[in-house]
Amino acid sequence: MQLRGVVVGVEEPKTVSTQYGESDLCEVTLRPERGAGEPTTVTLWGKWTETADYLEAGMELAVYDPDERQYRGETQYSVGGDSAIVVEPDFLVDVTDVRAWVQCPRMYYLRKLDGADLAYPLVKGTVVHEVFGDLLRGRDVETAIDEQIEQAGLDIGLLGREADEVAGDVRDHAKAIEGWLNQGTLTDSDGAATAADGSDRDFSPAESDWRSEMTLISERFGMKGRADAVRRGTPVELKTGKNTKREPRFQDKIQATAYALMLGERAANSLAASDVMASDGGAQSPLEAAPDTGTLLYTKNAAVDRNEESGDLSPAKEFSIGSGLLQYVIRTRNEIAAMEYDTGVPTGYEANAKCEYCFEQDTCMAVSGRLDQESKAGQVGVAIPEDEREYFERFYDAIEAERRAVHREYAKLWEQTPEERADDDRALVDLEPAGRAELDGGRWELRAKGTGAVSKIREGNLVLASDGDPVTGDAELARVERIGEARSTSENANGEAVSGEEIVVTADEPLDLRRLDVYPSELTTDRLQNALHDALLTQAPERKDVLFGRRDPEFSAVEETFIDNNPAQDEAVRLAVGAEDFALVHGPPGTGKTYTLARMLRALVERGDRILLSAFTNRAVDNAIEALEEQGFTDIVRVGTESGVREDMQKYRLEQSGDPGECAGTLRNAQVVAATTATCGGTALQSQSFDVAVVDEAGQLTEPGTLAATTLADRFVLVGDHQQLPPVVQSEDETLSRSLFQRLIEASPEAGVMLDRQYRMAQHIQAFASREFYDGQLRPATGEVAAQRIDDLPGVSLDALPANLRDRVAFVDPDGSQVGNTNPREADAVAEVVAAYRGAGVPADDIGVIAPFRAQVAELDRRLPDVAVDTVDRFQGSSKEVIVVSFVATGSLDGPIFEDYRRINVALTRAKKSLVLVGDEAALSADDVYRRMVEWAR
DNA sequence: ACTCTGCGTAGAGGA
Repeated sequence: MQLRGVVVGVEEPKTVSTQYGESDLCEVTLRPERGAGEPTTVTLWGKWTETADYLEAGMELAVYDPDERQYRGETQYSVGGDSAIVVEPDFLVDVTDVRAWVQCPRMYYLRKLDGADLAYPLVKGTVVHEVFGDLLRGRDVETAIDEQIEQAGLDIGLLGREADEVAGDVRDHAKAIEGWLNQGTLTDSDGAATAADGSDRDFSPAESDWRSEMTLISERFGMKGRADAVRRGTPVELKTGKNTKREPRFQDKIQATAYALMLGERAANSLAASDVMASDGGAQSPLEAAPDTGTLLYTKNAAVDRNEESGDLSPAKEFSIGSGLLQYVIRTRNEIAAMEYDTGVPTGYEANAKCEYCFEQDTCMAVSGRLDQESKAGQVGVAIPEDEREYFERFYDAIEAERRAVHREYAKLWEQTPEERADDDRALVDLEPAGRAELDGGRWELRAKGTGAVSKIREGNLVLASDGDPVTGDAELARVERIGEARSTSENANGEAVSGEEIVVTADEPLDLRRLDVYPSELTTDRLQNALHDALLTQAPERKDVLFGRRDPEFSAVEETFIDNNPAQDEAVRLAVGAEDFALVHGPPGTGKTYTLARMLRALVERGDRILLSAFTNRAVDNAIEALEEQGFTDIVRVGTESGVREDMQKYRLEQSGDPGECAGTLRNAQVVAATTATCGGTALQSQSFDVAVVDEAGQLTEPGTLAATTLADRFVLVGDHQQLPPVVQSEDETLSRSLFQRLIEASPEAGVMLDRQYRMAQHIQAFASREFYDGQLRPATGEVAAQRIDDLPGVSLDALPANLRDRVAFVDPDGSQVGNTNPREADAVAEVVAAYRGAGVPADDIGVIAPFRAQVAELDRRLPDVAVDTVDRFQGSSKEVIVVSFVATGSLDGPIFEDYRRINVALTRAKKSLVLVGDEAALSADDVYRRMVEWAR
């Protein structure tokens, strides 16, 4: 039984006498979510009354298993015993955040601001955890240690440590783990075979039901996290610190209890799903189904000197998990969710933390000093200016709003009804398992046959792979290796030929692949908070002056000529080279922006500068490297994941595993380091500093995203075009959707230069964009560029084209009709246009098809398997000789996708020689800009 | 109402 609704009122808690003695109660009024109308009263008893301290009208509340009672014809609910309430259940709290909060609420806040530090205990702890996982998988301890240290090579090297030294440290911990595991095996009653033959053989995980690194996501409690290990349904947490007390640390117990709570939910769900339990009639609540013990394994205990330490030195400490502890975890989780509801800032007074013993005391005081926040530890230092504080708060709130949007994505994981699935493009469901294979290194390749449904899941994405139910079933994080047409030779596990869409993923554990879900990650939001913190709280005031308009950016004169035949490009390089603070290069489509960037980078390198080259996407970073390569410069280190970096750029990629000294040395000695802005916010690059940061496609970046790169350098150059697509963000307001590039170019036009000659489009094709978006300033670089025509291509004959497609720009109205986000008839017409160009001798490779919606892209893709078909957004950055645009909309132009005119600019400026617009004239004419576009094209 | 890329996923410890 569960209730869910919005809080409309919270009464003052009071104490009443009951048959059991004095008791606290608090009444909460809820407006039920689904229509039911009449508000419901819920009475909270005992400790649940604490909720009244932070519960507010407007918050969403879920009530599980309340006691029901009829009173004067009205149903009343009360919460106590095994019932529970969850505040803002859509907000998913991390288990480690619950852990931090019970230490001190301020620690929870500080973790969000400044999370990318590199520290030896953390790196060592990570290695020990990985070794623990390997031991559970039955691997040899020495092999595991060597391999995991190699994996952490870069981090270890950046910390200035040697592999041998770390191996020594890790070995002590590993032995403790091994000893404990073996002891467990020998004493287990069901490990009789081991005990009976009396042999002292090593731990074998197959003999007991262990599971390592279990990802848990709880819909019911609004929590997520990953347990180190689960042994017979009970949580086991590994801690590489020391604890000589008899009891585990409180926050460690809380962490393990949070996993226990989510394991209880899973157990209750699977019991409810099984027929056995249903016939018994008595379903168990998650609190009842939760394991009643947890284990903390303090591995450092085994390594301490027994002569110097007193106390309990056994590494493993068991504790019992009762309903009180489980409910405490829920209440703590609720406090966090409630604070996030109105993006408050914790002061530390909420808890009984003793600041003088806190490791974060200095950071805590510094942050509260810089931001003039109230905190229990007090303030130190001088506050940043008020306008910076306002900026900080505005962006902090905007980033947290993005985080909530990520959380809403999780809700899709538990949508199970067919109707919900039907319009859910975040999942691929009803897959048919088609085999599995173990790969080197213990990972698995899983295959399935897809239904061909449209989804946002793409190759290279991180997804949740499951047996059909990502929340309660068997689920593993996986990487999508392939989604596409099966090769005719492929077979499934039974040797049967597989036809249709073939799906291949890799994961740590095998499972029957029946469903893939997008795995929402908060990583970007974490990195943005980090960048915001570093830029505002740790940068020197002088560096921030130009960002906050307290000073104009300065330039020193540069006389040198860098580019002979293009004054604007040459000016851009001189501006960048002479910039004391920053320079802005505005590069409309086809203006040689990337070429200029590469030339600029070389000029800076020649002056001895160390450079960070960055952009939002891997594609943009690799394109920039390609331009450098074309100019003969290859002294580059590319930092990024293997799956993110383009195949031909892998040779520049920094190997993060290997000898620590070598890994760190390669990065430290690199003159040019290239990485996405997200990677710039990570630990590896946080350890580096640069003279200049050069950021490409800066119009696509949020302000904090840009700052992630620029804060690492003394000066910066932003290259981009704010008339093309802005950053993709969930929130509607301008805070994040406006780029720093745009703000600065408007505030300091003198610091920018616009590249005005384009080398891509024929005169007629560029005319509309030039007029609408670039004040008529954009023009063809040469007469040849202006006059190019489709029959310039070898073997192409203009006469072979239908009359209406012979002009450089054409408009076709196929009289189709929009169905959802597709227009099948329009797709047919697009296919006919493409066929006409093919028939006239244009190679398929020279043709691109663009549509605003992904659904229409799929529709077109089916008809045009040989041609590049994609969304406007994904086509940005590339071009084709012939571009056909499908507008889809009929009747009217309603929809957010059509509101941003910059999307038209991108779509129309991809074409070099021929551009064909296919759409409904009536719909397009309803809007002034689109109407002018049709008039121009016709 | 749409568009969608990132990131070793989250958590790793100090006393």
